[in-house]
Amino acid sequence: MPELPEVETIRRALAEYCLNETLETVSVKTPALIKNASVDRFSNEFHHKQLVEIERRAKFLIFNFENRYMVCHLGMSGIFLKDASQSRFPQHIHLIWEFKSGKRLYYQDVRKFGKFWLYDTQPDFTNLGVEPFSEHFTFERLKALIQHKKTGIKLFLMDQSNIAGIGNIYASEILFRAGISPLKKCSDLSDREIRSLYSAIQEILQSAIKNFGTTYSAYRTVSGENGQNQNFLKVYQKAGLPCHQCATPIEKIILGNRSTFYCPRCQK
DNA sequence: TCTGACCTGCGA
DNA sequence: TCGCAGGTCAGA
Repeated sequence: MPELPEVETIRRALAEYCLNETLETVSVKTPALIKNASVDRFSNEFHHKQLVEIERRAKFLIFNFENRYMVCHLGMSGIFLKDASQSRFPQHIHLIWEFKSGKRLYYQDVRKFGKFWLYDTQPDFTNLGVEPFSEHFTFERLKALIQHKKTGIKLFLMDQSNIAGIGNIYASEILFRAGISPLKKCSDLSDREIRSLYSAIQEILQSAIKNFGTTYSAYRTVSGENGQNQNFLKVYQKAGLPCHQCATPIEKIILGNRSTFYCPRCQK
C-alpha cells in the first residue's frame, strides 16, 4: 500500500488524534506482526506511557512513548482507524490501542504484510537512502547516486536504499512528470534529465501529500475516508487511455515484477 | 539482478 | 478460477 505520501498523511492525522495521549493498553490480536519482541513484552513496554512524538522515516512510522519506540511499517494494506465500527474487514483488525482518555486506535491489515518493532532507543534506519524532503536531498546528491548505476531508472527510484519512500505508483508518476522512460538506464541520464527528475520527485510527492494520498484499494485516511490523489494521476493504471499531453495511448509494461505505466511519446 | 514467497480480496 | 494488487526480503 502506502508510499511516503500515504504514510505522511497518516502520521499527520495520528498526531492530531492522539499525540500526548497516554496509552492504557495495547491489545495484539495477531502476534506474527510483532517482529522483535514477545506480545507480552510489546504490550507491557508501552503500558501507561505517553505518546510524545510521531515521526516518519521513509515508509516507517515511529511512535515515541517516553523513549520506548514503536516502529510500524504498513506493508501493502495496513491502515490505522480511529473508529472500526464502519470497517469492511473487522476480522483483519490486528492491534487495538486504548488510551486513558477513552480514545481508541485500530490497526487493520487485510494482507498482513505490515510489521511492528519495539526499540529501547531511537532506531537509526542505516539501510535507508536519503529522505526526499530533507536538506540532504540535493541535485548533486541525486546525480552522485544515479550517474554510475547501470540499473534502470524506475528500479532505482523504488530501491529504498537510494531514495527512501517512493513506491510503484509514484515511481511511474515521477518519471512521467520528468519525461523520462522507465526503461532508461541511470547512467544514460543527462544532467538536464536528472534535474527534471529531482524536481519531479519533490513535486509529485508533495502534491500527493496535499491530496491526502492515493486510494486504490486498501488505503484510507485515519478517519476512514479515501485519499484524493487518484484523481490526479497521469499514467498509473491508465493503460490504453490517451496521454493527457499528447493523446498517445499509455502503455503498461512489467519491470521488476511490478506494473509500470508510461507514455512512449512523452517519455524518452 | 531476478524470482518467488508472504496473505487476502476483488474483478475479469 | 485465475491473475493482479500500492512492499519487502531471502535465496538462487
